[in-house]
Amino acid sequence: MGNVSTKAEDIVSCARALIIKGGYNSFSYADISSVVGIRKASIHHHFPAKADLVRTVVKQYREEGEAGIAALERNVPDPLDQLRAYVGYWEACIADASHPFCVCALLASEIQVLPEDVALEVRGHFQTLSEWLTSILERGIAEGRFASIGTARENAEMLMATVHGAMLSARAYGDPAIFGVITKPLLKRIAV
Amino acid sequence: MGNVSTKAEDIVSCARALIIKGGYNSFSYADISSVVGIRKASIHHHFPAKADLVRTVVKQYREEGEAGIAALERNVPDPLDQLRAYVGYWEACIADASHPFCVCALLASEIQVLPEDVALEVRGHFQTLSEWLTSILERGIAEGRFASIGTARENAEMLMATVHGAMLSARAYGDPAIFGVITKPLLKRIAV
DNA sequence: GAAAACCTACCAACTAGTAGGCAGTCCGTC
DNA sequence: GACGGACTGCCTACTAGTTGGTAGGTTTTC
Repeated sequence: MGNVSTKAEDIVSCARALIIKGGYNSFSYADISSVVGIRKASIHHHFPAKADLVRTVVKQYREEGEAGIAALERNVPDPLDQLRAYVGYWEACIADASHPFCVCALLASEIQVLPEDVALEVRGHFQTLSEWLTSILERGIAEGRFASIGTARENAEMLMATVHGAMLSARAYGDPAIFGVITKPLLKRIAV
Repeated sequence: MGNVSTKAEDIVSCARALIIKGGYNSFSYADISSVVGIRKASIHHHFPAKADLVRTVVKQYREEGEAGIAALERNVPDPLDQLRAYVGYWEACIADASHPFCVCALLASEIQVLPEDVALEVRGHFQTLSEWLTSILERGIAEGRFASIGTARENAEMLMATVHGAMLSARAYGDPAIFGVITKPLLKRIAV
């Protein structure tokens, strides 16, 4: 069939969910074992060390993210609509609690205690995302659709930081709605 | 003397540093033991369970924060200067790496795997901080010093989220300067 | 002399990780 | 078409080290 997930895929997606819940040090192979229905040692067969597993999770997460960006670039011509799509994606994820935090944002907070190769992937995600947002803002400014206070790069970093901070606030308050409260005015300020 | 720190104080400040480094699950009593120069069991004498220790860390952190807020309310009359002092405080902490992340912001990201009483303290910090920022913005708007796009509360939540996100970006990039890059334009937008 | 602070010596449970075996599958050779 | 090796996925059983936490004794301090 091809749509039946393999154990390795199950392990990765379970690990992703556990990372989103509480970060690198909050879960163990035993946790995955009981959820996926596989022995601990079998997880080691697929991912010899925990760092291997988490690196795989982050790599896959980045690939999916970049595929999402590419799709937006293809299907959504307007830069403001692209930003709305990006923010709206997270708003939906937080609202339905399916995936209520960015894997890399969570791992970034723990970056000082992460295996080095995982940390590099996390940093890479921040760079990729910031570059994409910068390119949107540059285009929006060039087209006269966005306010041009400050450089595109500065605004992109601010936008990304605010979205991450809004995720954090939603989590701290235990209230998904706060994400929208923070991000809606944000987009309004960017558009002319 | 009174200025010689007690072991209990040492334990709390060591735990605080370790939490800032990587969160609740990234450190153990053994880590504190080796840094402070006390046996593991003696830490349990002062703080029977890890949750007690971390709750103490967060409570103390909040008290210090509220003392800082009170001092600003006393000594800094201008609302924009108060915001500058708040943001500037964190900029300095991040630049000299002495204290490069908000304890409660870090714990908030792990809130789903935190003991409940610790989680409540963390949430309390977000509320306190948000209320203070809201009051500053209300005053600034009333005095005609701040732009009044959106409510004070919305802007306060956005400001807090952006500061937290900026901490995260500084950490992810491994570059303290990014905090200033993000927060400087932020304050400029708030002032008329 | 009592209380607080600190110690040694434990514990059970859990951590990531390893060794080695077994069933099924793919694939080339006879 | 049968056979055998190589490989894959998963297993049981184990390891050494770490986790948070406890029991009970000794030292220090007021």
